[in-house]
Order: sequence, then structure tokens, then C-alpha cells
Amino acid sequence: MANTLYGGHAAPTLEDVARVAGVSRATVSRVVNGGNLVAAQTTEAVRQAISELGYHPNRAARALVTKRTGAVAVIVPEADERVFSDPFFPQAYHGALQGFRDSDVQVVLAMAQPGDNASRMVRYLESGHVDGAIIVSHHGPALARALAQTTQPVVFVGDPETPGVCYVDVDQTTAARTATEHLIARGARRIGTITGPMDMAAATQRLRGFEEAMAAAGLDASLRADGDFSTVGGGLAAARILAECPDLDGLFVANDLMAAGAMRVIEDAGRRVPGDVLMVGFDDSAAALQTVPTLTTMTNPASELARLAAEMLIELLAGGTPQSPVMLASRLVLREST
Amino acid sequence: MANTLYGGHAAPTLEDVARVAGVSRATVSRVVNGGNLVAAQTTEAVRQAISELGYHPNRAARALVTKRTGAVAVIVPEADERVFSDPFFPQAYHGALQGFRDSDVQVVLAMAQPGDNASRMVRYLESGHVDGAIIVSHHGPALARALAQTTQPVVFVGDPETPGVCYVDVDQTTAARTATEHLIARGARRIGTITGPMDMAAATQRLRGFEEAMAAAGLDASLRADGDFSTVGGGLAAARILAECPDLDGLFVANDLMAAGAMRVIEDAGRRVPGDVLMVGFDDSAAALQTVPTLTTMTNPASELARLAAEMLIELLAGGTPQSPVMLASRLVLREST
DNA sequence: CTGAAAGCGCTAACAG
DNA sequence: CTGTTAGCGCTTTCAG
Repeated sequence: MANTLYGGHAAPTLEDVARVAGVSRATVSRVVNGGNLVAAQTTEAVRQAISELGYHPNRAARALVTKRTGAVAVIVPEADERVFSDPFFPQAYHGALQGFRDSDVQVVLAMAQPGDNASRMVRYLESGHVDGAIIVSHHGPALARALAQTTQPVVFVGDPETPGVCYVDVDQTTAARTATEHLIARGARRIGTITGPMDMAAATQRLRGFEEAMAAAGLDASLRADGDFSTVGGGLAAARILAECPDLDGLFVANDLMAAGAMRVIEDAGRRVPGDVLMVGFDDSAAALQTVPTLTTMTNPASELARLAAEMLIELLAGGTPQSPVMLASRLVLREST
Repeated sequence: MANTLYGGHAAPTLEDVARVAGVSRATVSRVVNGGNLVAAQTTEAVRQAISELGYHPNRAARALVTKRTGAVAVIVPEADERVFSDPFFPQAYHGALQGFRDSDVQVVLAMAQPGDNASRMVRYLESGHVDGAIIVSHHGPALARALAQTTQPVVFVGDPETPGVCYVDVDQTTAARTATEHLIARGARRIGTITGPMDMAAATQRLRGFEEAMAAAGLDASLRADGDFSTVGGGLAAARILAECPDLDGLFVANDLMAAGAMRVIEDAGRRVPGDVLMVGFDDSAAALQTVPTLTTMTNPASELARLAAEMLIELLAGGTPQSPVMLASRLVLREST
């Protein structure tokens, strides 16, 4: 007799609602799950009972019978230090949360542990902990390939470079071109670029955009150093560029963190930003506001991207076939460095 | 006949394991749940069957009968921009993840939505989505009070200023004293402090440490401006301090973000760090490495704190009474600013 | 020490 | 349109 009417405050069940509404459990279940084949009057009575009792479906019971966990993962296959230092990831998580806001699914955030590999992620996905996942990564195609084998629905934020895998991304090439064109328009001519790791699509695509813009202006696009998306790496790359071209007057850096490091090295070398060297970064992260001078940069709408990814995953989960890829535009944000 | 032996690769159930091991479902269940009242021989046979089948208990089924969700929340009741800009939070999340690593509970991260209030958090906790929570916040006691009413086990990272609520924290006062003593030892005499919002325990305690150290050295501790833990707020506070005491020669700032803003304002005012003004921040965040000069700071071991909080929560969940509070020490990290 | 049996709260045929 | 009836996979008395 563990009944709500008599007992403490055990959560009300379908049974309770049914009794109060004077219908059967099945009927209540129908209205709870978007009941369309229920009489309007009945629906009304049930809704009434539900709000009266403060009924909320029991996830576990539902999961048991539907064989769905009601949870999805946001997987960030990145080493700790990057997840910590790059605001892109928390923003993306937040966007995903928004995307699932009214889907009543739990969103769990999974960060890679040091030493994790693709097979561990695949195992996680297959293990039945979650119904699907959003992978937020700028990494190369290896992981995406592995994950694509999975039977689980998966959506990438960032180009997975793997056919048939759903993803959302910003148009990196166009964005990089915009950034470079801005440098040119401001008068720079001896322009270099610091790229990300060349095994990441975001890095190669941004480089391509740079090259396109330079070519279109009839400028030499060969001044380049590869970085690793970290502040320190950006500084090292800048030093190499400076060594090669001491009278550099423009620099497109593939992310803000590297730009911050580069700016420091450039100023230490006695050249002023923006007086001597114009600089544009990428991501519009907090780092772009903390440099002196503040950094002109391209937006990278992490939150929006993840929200869209969430919507795609929802459609996938429902058995649909979302349009993919979905591409978002990046905007130039003018600051002191140009 | 939905039987694993014939069908596809549906996950094996207790039933399957029982059949293979030649025992009953109940027995298998016992060994899975730390079976101590099972014959060693039987246990062995069951384990064998389990690994042979690759059996993994079904969370939903278990949750349904135990009335436990097998999930806990890490709640960060902060506005978006802080969660995004302060590495303390992702680090804390990571620590919590580690703490639950081998407890097979899902850890979900809940960030506050704009406009969320305490009652929404309480409702979330009561709603049965999770079995308990770790609250990571530097905020005042209002939320903690509300959450303490909850029947759910809860552990705070940071002093909740509410009796009877479990928490872990660093010894803020001692840390601030250490920082201030360092400034004094380096020769500073006209020392000011920029505090956090005075409704946060971390802010008031750090101020107290500052005052203690100043008093012990016979120095005047009245030079102070209140900030908001943001970069911009730090700059504004620094401007006020500079206006009041133009020949300032030392500054203890209650977090690195504010210190970054303050450093900028100080240098813009024509005073050099560390030449004219020595500075110490707090948190040992990435921001402390991005300033020019780099910032001496106090560590704030977010990950470690959260890991300990997780352990406390596990004990709470098991019906135990963990020792509380657990206090961790903060370390001085020497950099260029002193 | 082990098995039988009941039931957690829900959904999904299947009949009406 | 609505009710009846089975379970989903697991834990947990209660008897052996």
C-alpha cells in the first residue's frame, strides 16, 4: 500500500494520476507522450490531475521499457589543459544544453582523460550509457572515422572530414579570407600567418582562406609558421616568422591564444602592434580582450554551433535525417590590434 | 523468447549470466553487488560467466528498483560569462569526474541559466534527476541555505557559511596572509588590496588575511577597493586605488582576472610592475601567465577540491557522515610581478 | 548459502 | 478513443 494518498511524499506515479483522473494508466501515458489519439476532454482531465499531483515521469522506468537512456553525451576529446584554457568548450557545452533544454534528456559532459584513445570513446558510446553524442573537437579525422563506425547517432561540431557523418561548422576558409582581407585593406603587405596543427581541419582550412586572400591581392602567401593553438606555441611561431621576415607588417593567427603569445614576442622584438604590425586572431575568446593592445579577431560561435548540433542529434534520435553539414558564418570583430 | 542465445547482440541480462553459470538470477545479483554471502566457488563461476558474456548491469533497471538514479550533478550557479572565463569551474568539474571515476555514477554538469534562482536549483535537486550534488560556488550563503533544506545529499566546494552543510575549501585567510606577507617581504609598504564581491566568503576571508598580515607588520590596511572578480572590475578598482594612493608600491588582488585588469590600468598610469608596484593575484589561473609581466599568484586547487568533494558525496550517499570541512592549503607561485 | 517470487513505473501491443 | 495485459532487467524479502 505504498500509496501517495496515505504515505509520505513518494513521487506520484502514472497509477496515481490515472486514479485521480478516473482513467487508465495507458491513457495517462498517452497524453504524457504527446497524446494525439486521446479525446480532448480526457486529455484535459489528465493534465489537470498531473499538475495537481505534480507528476513527473520516472526516467528509469521509462528507460527500462524504451531501451533508451534519455541521456546524451557532449564529448570533448581534448587534453585537460586545452579544455581548461579554451573557452570554446564550455561555450559549446552551454549551447548543447540549450539545444536539449526542452527535450528532457540529460546532457553529460565527457572530457578525455589523459591517455584515452578513440577506442575508449567508441566503447563508451556503445556501452549504453547514452543514446547519442555531440563531439566537440578540432581534431583530425581519425577519431571521427572510429566514431562513424558506431551504431550510435553522433553529430560533430567541426568538420570531421569523414563522409556521411553529420556536422556543423563555421566556414573557416571564408572567415580566414575575411580576416586576411582586413589586414590587406588596412595597408599591410608583408603578411604572415601562424597556423594551428596541420592535422586539424580548422587549421588547414584557415590557412587556405589566408592563401586565397593573399593570392587575390597578388601578395606572397609563403610566410608561415605552424603552431599548436597554445599561447606558448604562438610565441615560438612568431619568433620563427620574425626571423624570416623582420619587417613583417601584418599577421593572421589561427586562434587568439597563439595570437596573445605572438603579440608578446613581437613587442619584445621591438615592433609595435598595431603601429608596425597589424594582427588578427581567431575565436573571439576572452584572451582577445586581455592582450595589450586588444586583439581584432573572428567570431567562432561555439554556443550556436553546439545548439544546432543538438537539434541535429535530436532529429537523428527521432529517426530522421538532418541536413548536413550546417555552416555558420564568422564575423570580424574590430579591436585595437588593427 | 527474446533470448541472447538466439537473437542479435542485445545486451546480456542477469538471466543470461545465471543460465550460463548454472545459478539463479538472485545469486548473480548478489555477486555483482559485492556478494559476500555467496560461496567462493559459486562466485567464481558467476564471474566467469559475466566476463564471458560481457555482462554489464542495466542502469535503468537497477535505478527503477533501488530508487536511485545513479547520477549526481555538479552545479555551478554562476552566470555564463563567469563559467566561461574562469578556469576554476572546468577544473573543478574535472576533479569531480575523477572522484567518481570508479563509482559508475553519471556526473552531469549543471550551469545556471540567466535568471535562475535558488528555488530552481532546489527544484532540480528534488526532482529526482540526481541522487546528490556538488555545488561549486564562491557565492554567498543564500543559495547554500536553500539547498541545505533539501533532503538530497549535497557537498559544497567553497565555504557555504551555513552550519551543518558539508564542504571543502582552501584556507583563504591563510593564503591571503601568505600573499600579503610576500609583498611585505619583497619590500612593499604602501600596499592596497582589490577584493571580490563582499557577499562572497572567499572575498571576505581573503580580505581578512590581507588585514592580518598588514596588522602583523604594523602597516595600514585601509587601502582597498572592492571588485567583482572580473577583469574589467579589477581595472576600475585599480583606478580608484591609484587615485587614493598614487605612490602605491604593492597590491594584493583577490583573483587573477582582476589582477590582469588592474595591471593594465597601473601600467597605463605610468607605473611599472614590478619596478614600481609589486602585485600578487589569486587562483593560479591561465590569466596569470598571459599578463605582462606574468603574475605571482596563490594556487586554488579546484580539481583537488572537487575530487575531495566527490569523495565526501560518495560517503554521504552511502549513508555515512564525512568529516567536514576539509581544508586544503594554497601555495605561492612566484612570477615576474614580484 | 541459494532459489522463488514479487514488483519498481512505465510503454506498447492488442482488444474492445 | 480507451482499457487490459504483458513484460523491460533488476533487487529484495522470504523460504528453504
